[in-house]
Amino acid sequence: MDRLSSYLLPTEKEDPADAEALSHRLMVRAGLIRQLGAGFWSWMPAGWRVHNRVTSIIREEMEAIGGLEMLMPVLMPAEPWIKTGRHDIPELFRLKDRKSADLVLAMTHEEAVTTHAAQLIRSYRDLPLILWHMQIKERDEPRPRAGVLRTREFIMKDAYSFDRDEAGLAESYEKHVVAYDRIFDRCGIEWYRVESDVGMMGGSAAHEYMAPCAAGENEVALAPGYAANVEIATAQAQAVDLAASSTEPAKVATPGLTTIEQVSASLGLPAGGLLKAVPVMAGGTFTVAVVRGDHRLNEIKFANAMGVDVRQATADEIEQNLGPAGSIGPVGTDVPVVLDSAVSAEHDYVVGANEADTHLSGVRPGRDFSFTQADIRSVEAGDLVGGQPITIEPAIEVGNIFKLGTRYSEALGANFLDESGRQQPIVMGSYGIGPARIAAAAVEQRGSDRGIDWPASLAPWDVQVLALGKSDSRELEVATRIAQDLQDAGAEVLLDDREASPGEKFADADLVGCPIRLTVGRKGLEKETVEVQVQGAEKTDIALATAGSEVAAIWKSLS
RNA sequence: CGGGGCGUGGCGCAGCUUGGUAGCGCGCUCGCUUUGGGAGCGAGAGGUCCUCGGUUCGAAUCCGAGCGCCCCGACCA
Repeated sequence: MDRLSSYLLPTEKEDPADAEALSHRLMVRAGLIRQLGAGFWSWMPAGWRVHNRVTSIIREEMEAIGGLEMLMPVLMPAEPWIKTGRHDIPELFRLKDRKSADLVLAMTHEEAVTTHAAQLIRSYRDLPLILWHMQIKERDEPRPRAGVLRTREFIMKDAYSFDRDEAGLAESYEKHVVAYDRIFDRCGIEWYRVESDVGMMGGSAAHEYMAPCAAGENEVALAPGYAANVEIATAQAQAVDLAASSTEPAKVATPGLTTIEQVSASLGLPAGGLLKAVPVMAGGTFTVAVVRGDHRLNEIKFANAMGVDVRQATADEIEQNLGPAGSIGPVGTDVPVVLDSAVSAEHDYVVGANEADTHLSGVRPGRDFSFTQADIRSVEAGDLVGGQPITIEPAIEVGNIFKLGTRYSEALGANFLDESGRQQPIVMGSYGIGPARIAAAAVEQRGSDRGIDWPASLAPWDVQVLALGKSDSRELEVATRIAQDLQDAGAEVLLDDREASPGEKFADADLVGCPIRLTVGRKGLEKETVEVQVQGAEKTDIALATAGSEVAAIWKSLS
């Protein structure tokens, strides 16, 4: 049992001055976390209890799928990072020791675990294997934000699977799907498993676990039976009324009109009747990506579809290859054009003429310019998947699972001998979870201005017992006895035994947000009752004599 | 990296325009009263006004440089 009179729970009446996100404000106000610098956060005692509850759930489920817990260092030699080509990632903290040896602070542990695998795994008989640990990660983030949502140092559960082939990897991957589904369910947060980008470095499949909430940094596209990160989501575009057919393009004067909105308003056309030409450098080649005027280019989908790295072209590169920005287009140029799949080759569009203050109308893809077609746009809310409109929601990434393949095992020489004595690279997967983000997501999803409303499985304590009245009063004596009964029944209990006014105790209890609150006050004691408030339910009075066992029963029914 | 904002007791803020004794609320300490929704009265403690440099008789205030923090965007293996 924890007694508030001798605990450190630094609650605040007011929001921290610079906090915006709900979870940031509430976790500070409830005395759970404190900041040490940009992206550096300490967990105060009550907050650490929450973190520990999350990690306990993760540990149980990782053990349930046969994962072996270990611990690898944060500070490590740079060499394996050089070998895997990740030593130059801007987010990686690099440093030297007193002998000038190159070291790094690990931002994840593929390099470390694969180095061990290379030493220790010899035979197919050693496989499959799942190794994991709960360890600090260091990342030099360009912009830490929103309390513990994006920090430069954080604890991550990262697991790595080792298999002899793709079929084995598929099994290990599926085990993690099962474990992760259970972890996020048990943590009591709302979540989606979404398809996600595998990145330029390969890998055959990846999913992210996303917790929807206002402070989310990612966007997920959702429809019945469909969930994907907007980075890779694909859907059927909404129809648009298109211009009547023409025989050839015609110049249209558009003085001073450079945006899609201006041009479409001026011509009385829907934005979808225009084509937007986005100049990019694709694998070093100047290329024009063309999407409908009401759509946006998705650089990740473009890169995945074309199999090259992509970035926006600079003003100089545009000027050099096409003409003035603001009215660029695909007609009459020999620059390669990638046309989005939502653009019809059967209809006419308005495009920039590569000439100042001029557009072309009646332009038909194929007839008037040649192109490669691919799905390169970001989906929009209302687009269809399986005939159902999608919605787009912000979400926090709380976990991810990734089929790595042999990228790391090949780079670091992690091989095994198969039955025929042939050396093969180990097929790997990696699987991460951010416990701090789970806690923050729970606060985002269930918090209010008044305080946090923890899921029963994550609350810092199961029951908070408020002893109103003075410290030598019968209230405290009774409250202490009930708190002891509850603890004996297995509950984790916080007893507010401070010399403080009732209002202050209620306000702090609201902030901390335990699933059960028990109030022992004079009003109740006169009737030989105490007041119980279960999260989301009305207050009720229960008999003093049986309070301990009754509340214990309620507590058990919650978990 | 681009844009915007902010740095004054533990927390939230005013003061800066127009230079002249550093203030308010909360919190904290002590005493008395009070105890079912952040109590009342009284007495106190606590500040290199982010740092450095400049202007000035005199700088929280004006000027310059730097540092730190927040928000938006870009980025995020």
